[in-house]
Amino acid sequence: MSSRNRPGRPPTLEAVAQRAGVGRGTVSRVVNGAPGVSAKARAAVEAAVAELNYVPNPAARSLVTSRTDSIALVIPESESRLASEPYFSAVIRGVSTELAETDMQLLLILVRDERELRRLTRFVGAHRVDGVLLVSVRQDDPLPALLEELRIPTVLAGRRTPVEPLSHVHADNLGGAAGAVRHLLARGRTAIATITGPLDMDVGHSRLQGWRDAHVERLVRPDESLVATADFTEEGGRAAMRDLLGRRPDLDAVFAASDVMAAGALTELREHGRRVPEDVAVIGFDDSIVARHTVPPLTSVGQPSEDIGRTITRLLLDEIKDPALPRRHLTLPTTLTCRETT
Amino acid sequence: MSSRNRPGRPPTLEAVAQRAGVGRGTVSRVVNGAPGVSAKARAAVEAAVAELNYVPNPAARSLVTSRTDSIALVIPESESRLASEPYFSAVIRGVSTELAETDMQLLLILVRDERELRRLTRFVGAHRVDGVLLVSVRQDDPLPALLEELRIPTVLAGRRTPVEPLSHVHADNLGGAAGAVRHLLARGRTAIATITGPLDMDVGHSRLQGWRDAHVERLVRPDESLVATADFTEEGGRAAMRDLLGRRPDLDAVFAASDVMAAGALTELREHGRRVPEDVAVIGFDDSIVARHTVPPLTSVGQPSEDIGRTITRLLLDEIKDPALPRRHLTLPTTLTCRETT
DNA sequence: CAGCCTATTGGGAGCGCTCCCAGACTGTCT
DNA sequence: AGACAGTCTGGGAGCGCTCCCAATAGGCTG
Repeated sequence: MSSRNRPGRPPTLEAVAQRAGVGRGTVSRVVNGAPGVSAKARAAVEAAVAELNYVPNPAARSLVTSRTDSIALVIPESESRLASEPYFSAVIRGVSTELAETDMQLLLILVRDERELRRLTRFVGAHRVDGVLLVSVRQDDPLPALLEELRIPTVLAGRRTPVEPLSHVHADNLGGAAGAVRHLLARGRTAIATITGPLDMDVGHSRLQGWRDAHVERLVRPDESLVATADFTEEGGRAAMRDLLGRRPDLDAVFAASDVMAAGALTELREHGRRVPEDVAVIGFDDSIVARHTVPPLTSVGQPSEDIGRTITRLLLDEIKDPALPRRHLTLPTTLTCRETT
Repeated sequence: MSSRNRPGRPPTLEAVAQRAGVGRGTVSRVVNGAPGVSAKARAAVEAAVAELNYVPNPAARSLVTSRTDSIALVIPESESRLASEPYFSAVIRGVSTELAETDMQLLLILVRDERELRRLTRFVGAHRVDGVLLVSVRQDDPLPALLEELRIPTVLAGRRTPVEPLSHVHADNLGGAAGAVRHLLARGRTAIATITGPLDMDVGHSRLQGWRDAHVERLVRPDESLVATADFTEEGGRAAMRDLLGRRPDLDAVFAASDVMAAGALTELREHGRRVPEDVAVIGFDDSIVARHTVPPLTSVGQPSEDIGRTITRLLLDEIKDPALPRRHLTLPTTLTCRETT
């Protein structure tokens, strides 16, 4: 009578125990794969679970374990980017793939303004996730510090500065950029301009540094009049190109820190009557779908975005399992894909 | 002594009650904005909440209310698409925007294979979400039926067939396609081919139907030799174009059911020496970033993807609030953006 | 001033689970 | 045979919250 099959409500641990003729403890042990259960008891429980179609109530479990079995992927981005950046989609795919191996769930949180930031703070403060993945952080982003303070495991995709203390995974932006510029240099280009991303982001900064390094290797002093800063948008890339063309009409190559900006640059070059690649060679960064569709198709530095997603997830799961783990920093290689703009 | 400030653990309702000198019930009422609390008590509680930095434990709440305050966005897609389709990103943005108004959270679930489907089933069976948003369903998708059986509020973005019983929101695919074809007809094109999406998806089917309807309006019998089916990928679009060109070398226009396929078609046309738009006019669908970057820039039918995301969210929240609500079906308008391929 | 109603309040019960400990039951060793 | 170590087992306690009801405090009426 006490634990009758309650109509309309899912079966509980208790019900399974009763059905299997064992105690709650035993059922719990079986369900959680804990050791110390006889084969007979295990079989009985498994049968009862199957018959009743029992699924543990996560809220009840969470209440006592204070785990949530979910992590958050936080994307702090101004409106525009998630739309255009295949990078985020790829990272999401990677995270999801890795998570599919576990029984953790993924919460997606877009933080676009002050209000959404407060919402996130509350959310994390309420311990609704076991860990946080932070994608695309800026130098002055308040989030990492906040998360550290809340002592919640956090892994970044990308880093704030070259000396990022938090665990993070990032593409070899510096090496990738340097490789692109070397490639241009090797093809005899001499006035190689660069369109950078925002310099308050490490990606922006590092890719510019790669451009510099490749020059320095050749004992050429990088000429800052060949540098224009933009914001990873197409329009920004276009404006930067216009700017560069005005300043340095003699330029014969451009390395853009993203495909989208490169696409903008391409448009501008065309309007100025410069032929690509004859007059000006162009290289982008990301090797995204955009690169394949420009005319001519864009040579681009690819980063292993999906792999970044997978890797940050793995690091985070490790840190959740053992918060005392030392922070880890991984750099993933980039690859240059030559198409027709060089 | 009984409820001392427990070091390292977040404050509980009980602690707040003690601090404010009221009972648990009162604190609960204040925190949940329930009526029937005196101004004085409310103020005392609010002060205590602020002092202790109290945040309710969602697991405990969920255990008793059996609500989770979160919804799932399920994207059943084969590997390739999430990468290339800005559509999904836009929908996600819309959902997120709408959710930001509430204190609901968004779970993102990618279902790419049988295993992930089982995982989702378990997950929904465990009542880990209050509702499900289902994007891009195929006719034979087992998910909608499953969700209906589990009696969990569900809203679809897109529909399975024109007589979809579940609540859903979709773009006016038929009207948009018909509009595109009319536009082509109006410009004097006479042999208008179409590259369709998979015909087991309503989007594929409806856009083809629009192509047919526009012909029928003009009392022209749609000629099926002008129809080629592809799979929304670039390569597929390209192959379909090749096919069409072989079958109907006289074609003078192509309506493709997605920008990505149109991009593939464009490449193929170029390789066959057809000039666009002089020899062959081309229209795509989605009006995505790809459309702006093809050469020449692609005329395309835009769908309000972000708005779709917002709308499905609103419908779902309503249905969660009142599951007895009748199912609703909304069609959102498309817009034709003319660029240089027509 | 008694009597009755309403607005507010406190706190018991219970949501479904894990944790843990005491007890039962084996088998082995002396 | 008795003691002991190990293996399994059941179930009490408690996680932090909401729900609800009985109790209290005012306020109003006659």
